Amino acid sequence: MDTADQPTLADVAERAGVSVATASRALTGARPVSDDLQRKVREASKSLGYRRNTVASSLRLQRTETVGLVLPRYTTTFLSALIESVSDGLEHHDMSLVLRYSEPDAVHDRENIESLIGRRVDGIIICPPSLEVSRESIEAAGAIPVVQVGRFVETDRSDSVGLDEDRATSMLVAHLADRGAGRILVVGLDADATADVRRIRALQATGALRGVSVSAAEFTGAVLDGGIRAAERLVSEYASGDDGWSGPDALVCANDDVASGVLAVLRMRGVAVPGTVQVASLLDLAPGREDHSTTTLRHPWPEMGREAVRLLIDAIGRGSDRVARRVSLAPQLVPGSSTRP
Amino acid sequence: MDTADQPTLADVAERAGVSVATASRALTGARPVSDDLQRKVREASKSLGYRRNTVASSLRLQRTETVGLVLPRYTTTFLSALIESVSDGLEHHDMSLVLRYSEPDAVHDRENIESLIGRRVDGIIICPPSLEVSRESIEAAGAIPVVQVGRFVETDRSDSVGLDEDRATSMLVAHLADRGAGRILVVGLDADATADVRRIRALQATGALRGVSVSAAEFTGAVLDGGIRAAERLVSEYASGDDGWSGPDALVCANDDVASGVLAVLRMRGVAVPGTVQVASLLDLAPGREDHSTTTLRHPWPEMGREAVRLLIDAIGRGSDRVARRVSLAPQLVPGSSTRP
DNA sequence: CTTTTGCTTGCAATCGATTACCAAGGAGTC
DNA sequence: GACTCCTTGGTAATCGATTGCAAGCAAAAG
Repeated sequence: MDTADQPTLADVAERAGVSVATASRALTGARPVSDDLQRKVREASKSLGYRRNTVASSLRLQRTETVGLVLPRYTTTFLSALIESVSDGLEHHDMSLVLRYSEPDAVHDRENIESLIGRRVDGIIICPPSLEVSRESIEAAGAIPVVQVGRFVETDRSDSVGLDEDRATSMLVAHLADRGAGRILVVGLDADATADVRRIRALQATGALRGVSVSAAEFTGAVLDGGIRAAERLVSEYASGDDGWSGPDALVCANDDVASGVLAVLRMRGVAVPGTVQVASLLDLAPGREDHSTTTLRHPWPEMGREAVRLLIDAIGRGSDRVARRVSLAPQLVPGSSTRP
Repeated sequence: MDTADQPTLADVAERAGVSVATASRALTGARPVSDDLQRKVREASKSLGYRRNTVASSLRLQRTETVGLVLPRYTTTFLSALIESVSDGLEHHDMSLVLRYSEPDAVHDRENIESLIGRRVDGIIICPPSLEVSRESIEAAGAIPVVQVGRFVETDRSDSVGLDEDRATSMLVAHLADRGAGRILVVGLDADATADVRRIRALQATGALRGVSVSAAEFTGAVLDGGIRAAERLVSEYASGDDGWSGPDALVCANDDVASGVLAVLRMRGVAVPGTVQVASLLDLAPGREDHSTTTLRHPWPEMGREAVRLLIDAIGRGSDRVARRVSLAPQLVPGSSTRP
């Protein structure tokens, strides 16, 4: 039984013939210790295979060197890039990552935060599962710094890292306009959802500057099937006889899945892409897969993770006198064969 | 300052007019407390917004309700399914997940384990980054239960969950044989790597039962380019003039990437798939994307995660008197358009 | 030679929750 | 009525590391 337990600092101290205080100081370097004892303690520590008990240390120091990361469960694919970069960033600061998935319901979301607070994490990075639900969860964190990533809930307590939406939309519109597009139709954005409305407005604003008209198709869902349905309607409405096309000359899809559906239908129905219609996507769902069949915007998840960690570490160090900061990062445009070269 | 700190059990006890012992008992239910005091303590707790300090509790109980998950960094795509299912399983037991990525080098791997031990996690789930490196890391865990998942390092200390390789290979060979394949060529497996040799052997063994010959192509790498190179060689060797084909009538690729490369080349060179040659993959790299262009084996990552948690929780409860257990799960065959219907 | 300064080292308190142990009071038994 | 048994509450020790305070000792200053 005795051998199974991890050795404690007291064991090390006894073996080295010093007090626990000295042993602690020798190992942490909190205060100087004579070379002789320093060496003895180190040797004792090594020979016993001593490992500092982080739990006890955390209790005393009121600091756990742990950060909670709360992510929504859906769209897991591209969040793994975020997890990795956050993990890397934290490792760089000798901190650990406690991961938790959230559902878009208030109770579960709140429980996640409560549990992390109970663990006394030093900070929290959260991608709010829903724009309505998370505000009070975030505020419940109280003195614990919170950084939101990917999405925003308005709060004056927390920093946030997100996509530069304006830049994203303008990059895409410019890309299409440069390639001759004059009428853009948006597919897969919901004109009844706040965030989507903002995106549509941004697309229109940029379009106006370039003399491009931008309108939104009726919302049929931001998934593959939605793209298929939307494209079917387009074809039946605008394709006249053979090769005639009186519809928009560019389609901006909410994401790659929608774009895939759209592309499949257009090709099947003989509408030339990118000859007659160009297609692009606002969100790369599968970064890492070098596909290039669709021109798309790659969200800077790794950079967002790094930035979130930077903000959080900074906020932890700074204490409570802080102003909410907001960092926006530009996406990367990945040209594909669905727009002209 | 005082309001910023979390309230402690002592605060609750004072407010309720009882001792901390009673407050603790009322909240944990460790021992019965009279209804009157029970109510008072609960009210005090709620009105103060008390949250048990898990750090202090862990120190006293010698149990952190935390599990470490160590994953290799590469091939992130399909590990996210594992992370999710492990997370779910643990949440079900009110345990937290500490995530850590490993590199295939011994020092880093060891540090990960040491750090988790320092945090006094109750158990560890690990996907060994390399078959050579991780053994002593795992053994360093000592009394802390370890479950390996996805890959195995021989140890008598740890349970493991993995793919039922024999079943996997036989499912695939049977699928091809049922569809008329008589000569199977394996692409993307390395005849110099132990694990791959075992797979090739298993394929051959199953083939023998069905009267199918199985041989392995020279190793050109288990990536897209490797598939391309392998297919180019095949075509130049076996395609005679137009439509003649004297090569194998089925290709088993190490994974979807290899298969994609193979398919691209075969189609470009006019070899009919699945008419002349059928193609299948041993490993679905992007589960969740419903592609169906390639017949593939989907590894049961969610189930593996669940099983790993089950084994670990069991091992934690059981203490040290345990025998290494090994659970093998069958993959799921997902038919695609690269083999005959 | 004495006093002061400076550096090490040890003692004991501390972080917050849990629990072994003790004491008091009530119920039940002979 | 005296005794035991059971329930409930409090006191204080405990988990393991860190650190304020003070003591001890040597070198430097007077």
